[in-house]
Amino acid sequence: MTTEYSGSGDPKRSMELLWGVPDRPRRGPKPKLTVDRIVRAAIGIADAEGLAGLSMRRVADELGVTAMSLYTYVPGKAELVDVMLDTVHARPAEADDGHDGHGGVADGDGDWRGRLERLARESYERYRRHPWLLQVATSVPVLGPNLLAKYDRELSAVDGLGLTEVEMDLLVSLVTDYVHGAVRGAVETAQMQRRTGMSTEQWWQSYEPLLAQVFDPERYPVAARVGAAAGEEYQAPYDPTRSFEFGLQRMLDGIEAFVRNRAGR
Amino acid sequence: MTTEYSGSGDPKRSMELLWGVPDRPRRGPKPKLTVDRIVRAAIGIADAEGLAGLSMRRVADELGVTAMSLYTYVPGKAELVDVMLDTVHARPAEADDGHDGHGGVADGDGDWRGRLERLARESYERYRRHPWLLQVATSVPVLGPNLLAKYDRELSAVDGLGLTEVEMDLLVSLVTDYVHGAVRGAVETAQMQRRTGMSTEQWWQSYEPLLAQVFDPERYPVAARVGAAAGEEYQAPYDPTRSFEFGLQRMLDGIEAFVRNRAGR
DNA sequence: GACTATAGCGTACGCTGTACGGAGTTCAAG
DNA sequence: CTTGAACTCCGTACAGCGTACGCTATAGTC
Repeated sequence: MTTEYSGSGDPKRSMELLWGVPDRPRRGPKPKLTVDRIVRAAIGIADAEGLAGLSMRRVADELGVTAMSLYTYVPGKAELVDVMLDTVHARPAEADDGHDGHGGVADGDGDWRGRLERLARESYERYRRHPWLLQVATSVPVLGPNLLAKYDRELSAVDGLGLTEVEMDLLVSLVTDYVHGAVRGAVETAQMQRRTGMSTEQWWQSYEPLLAQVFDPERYPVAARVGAAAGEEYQAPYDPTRSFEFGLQRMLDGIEAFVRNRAGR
Repeated sequence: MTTEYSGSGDPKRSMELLWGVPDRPRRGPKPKLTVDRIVRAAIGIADAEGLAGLSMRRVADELGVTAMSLYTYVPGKAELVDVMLDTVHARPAEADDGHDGHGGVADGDGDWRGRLERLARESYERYRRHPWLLQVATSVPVLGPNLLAKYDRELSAVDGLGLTEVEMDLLVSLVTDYVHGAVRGAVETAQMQRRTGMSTEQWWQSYEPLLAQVFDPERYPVAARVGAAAGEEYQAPYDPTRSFEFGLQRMLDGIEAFVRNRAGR
């Protein structure tokens, strides 16, 4: 039951953590841990149990130390979340041989629409893998290396189309904003299943009698009609990815109209 | 520092709370409070201090009772948040004389595009007024009267265009998803100002030396270019509403292409 | 007037993040 | 080789959280 705010820590210390201090002091006993191990353990816990399950004691347990030991490496929980945030935005590509694990498709390949699509899907997948990302309220931008790299990739996708820099930034914001909003539906249904152990249909069926007692079809005519139609249509389990893909195409259509219009001038 | 999940409580009890039980038992001492007063106090606190500042003890203080007294009216904090969620989605219109405070414009007026625009702006404004809405993770849909009414209004805006019910639902999801995503930027900058007491430019200026030490323009070529351009362009304080309006128009353009295409068949 | 359902609250438990101070370990300087 | 400083790790403690439990006072019913 916890939302975390990004960027609540000391900016200087956060930047050192995010970018890695070059030299570590040599005095004293050898550190048992590293910031990286702590961050990975924390991400694992958050992936499995959500942000609510993430506590300093829990992370420490995982690593075989006490909670207070973590404070040697990390100023506090807020900064830890900042680093977690940047870490999950690293691309698998950067760790190995240059292939990017996307079937050999490089960022620059294809037209701008294909590039934006690929980035949107990539982002969507990341949210699905790390649902706690939705709970991290970015009260301040986290300027880590991976997040900056992501921003750069996104801007590159719409570069060279004759747009101004401000327009490029606006388009990128549009895509990332949409993905963030759309992924909520997908994560919501997934979490409902995990939390309640029921499928979407089962859940609706258990709610139906409660809703029927209070729901007045005359007060919500259109909702009643659409709800009924949805109940018949979605015989197969509701697929939130379908909603995401539909909206993505509509949004790209809108962007396409804009780009064509600007190029024509 | 707290995220709340919606729908974590007992469904039956939550529904009773949301829709109001018709008869209250008459035995025992007269209740000092009502659910409504508790919810309003809680909303006030969350508006002013964020979800992090919202605690049962804090709400109780506000109302001159102890924390445990609240549990006579509300099963727990999760259900309280559910009711808060539904409550802020009530329209001012329903409380008074039938005018809706939007300059006499009724929901049905105008074309579908105008209707969707109006609903999107309305939603945007609500998020700005109640930023904690962004922190409430809807792990389960809250089926309160006001949220259902909102859904009905949104569906009505795209009704009668020759779309299937499923398509209508997809379009509505697209708009609400976008608004949710887009409003994050706006709330983010507003909260940064409130939390740090700095304007956006001041904040960036204080961060610049830190960033300059680690930022390699060759590694992030496009981001460097756009960042520089943004720094020059946005002499006036960065206006997130501009980003929202830009994206809204692009999205509506995309929807328009879809609607025209479907109508043509 | 007796009975009983209810409102309100005092206390307590387990959880959270983390401030503080001390113990043990390792390196650099004398 | 000894000493002192720097460093890691941890035990304890505190304030705050949601809320379970049980008691008391109140108000309506019989």
